[in-house]
Amino acid sequence: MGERAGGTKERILAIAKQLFLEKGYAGTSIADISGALGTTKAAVYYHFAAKEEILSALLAKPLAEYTRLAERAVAEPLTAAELLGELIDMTADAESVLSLPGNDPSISAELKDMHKLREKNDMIIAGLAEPGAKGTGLVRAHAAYAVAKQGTFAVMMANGGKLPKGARAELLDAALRALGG
Amino acid sequence: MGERAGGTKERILAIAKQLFLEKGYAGTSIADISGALGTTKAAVYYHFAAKEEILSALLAKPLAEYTRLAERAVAEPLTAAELLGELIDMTADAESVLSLPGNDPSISAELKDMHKLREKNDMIIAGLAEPGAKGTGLVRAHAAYAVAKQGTFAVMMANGGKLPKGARAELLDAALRALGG
DNA sequence: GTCTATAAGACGATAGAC
DNA sequence: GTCTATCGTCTTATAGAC
Repeated sequence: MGERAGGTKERILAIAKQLFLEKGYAGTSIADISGALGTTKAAVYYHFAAKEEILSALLAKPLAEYTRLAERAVAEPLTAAELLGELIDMTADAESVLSLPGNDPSISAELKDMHKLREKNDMIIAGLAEPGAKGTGLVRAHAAYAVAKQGTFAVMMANGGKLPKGARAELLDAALRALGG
Repeated sequence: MGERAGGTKERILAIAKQLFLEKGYAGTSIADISGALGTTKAAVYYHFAAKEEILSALLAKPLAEYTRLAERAVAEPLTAAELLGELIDMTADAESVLSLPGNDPSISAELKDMHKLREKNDMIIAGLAEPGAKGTGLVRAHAAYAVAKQGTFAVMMANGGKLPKGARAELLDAALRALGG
C-alpha cells in the first residue's frame, strides 16, 4: 500500500510524457528523465533500449485508437457528432497523449511514416465534411476538428489538466456549430 | 537582378523558420541551418551570436503584434469578429511565425517569461468571452480561438502553405459560430 | 563575410561491477 | 535492477586565417 505506485518502467513513461509535453521530445534528454526519476541514465536504458522506444511506447495505444477511428470514419457512416465526440474523448484521456504528435514538430519528424498520421488526419477530415465537399468546403471540417482537438487541449490546460464538468458537451456543441452553418 | 534575393542574414532567418516548423527548434541544429544555407556553421555565427538569437529575431515582430492585440482586447471593446479576424490574419501571414510558439514545446520552454505569452493568451480568451463569463463559459472562447489559430494553420498546411480564396471568410464564420450559439 | 580548426560540453548509448 | 565509468558523436560556440 504505502508504495510509490507501479514499476519503474511505468514511472519512466509517466515522467517522459510530462517532460515531452513541457519541453518537447528533442528538447528532453535521457538525463532529464533519469534526473526526475531519481536515478541514472543507465537505469533508464535498462528498461528501454533507446530514447525513441520511450516515445513509441507512449504513442502506441493512442495512435492505434486514432487509426481505428480514422478507418471507421471512412468505412461506416459515422455521424459528425460521433466522430467529434470520440476526438474530444481521446484528447481528454489523461492516459493518452494524442496531443503530442500534433504539438511537437520534433515528434512528427521522428516517426513520419511510422503510422502515416497525416493520412489518418485526412481521413477524419473527409469523414467530417459533407460527401463530395472540396476546396473551401473542407474548411469547416478543419474548423470543427480544431475545436475538438486544440480547443479541448486548451480548455484542459486552463483547468489544471482536466476537463471541467459540462465542458465536453460545450466543446462538442461548439465543434458542431463550427461544422454546420 | 540575377541575385539570390537579400542578405545572408535574411536567408538564415527564412531557412531557420522553415526548419523550426519542420523539425522544431530543439530538433534543428546550427549545422542543419548552415547546410541548407550552403555555408559553414561559423558563417551563421557571424550573423547571430547564438542560436537563441535566431529564434528571437524570428519571433520579435509576431510576438509584438500579438501583444498589441491582447492589449487592445482588454482596453478597447473589440468585437469578437475583429479579434478573430486579426488572429486569422496573423496566423496566415507568411512573414509571421505566430504558430511557432504554440506548436513547439521546445520554444515555449525557451522563452517562457520572455514575452509572457500565456498571459496574452488569457487576455485574448477573456476578450472573446462574454463579460463575466467564467468556468465552462470560457469554453466557447477557447473553441473560437482554436478555429482561428489551429484551424487556419491546418487549412494552410492542407493547401501548400497558403490560404485559399474564401477560406478566411469561412474560418471567421466558423469561429463566430463556435463562439456564439 | 566566410573559411578551417578546435574547444568544451551535452547527448545517446554501452560495458561491466554489484 | 541499478550503479560507475566510459565511448563516440553531435552540439553550441569561439579563435584566428584569408
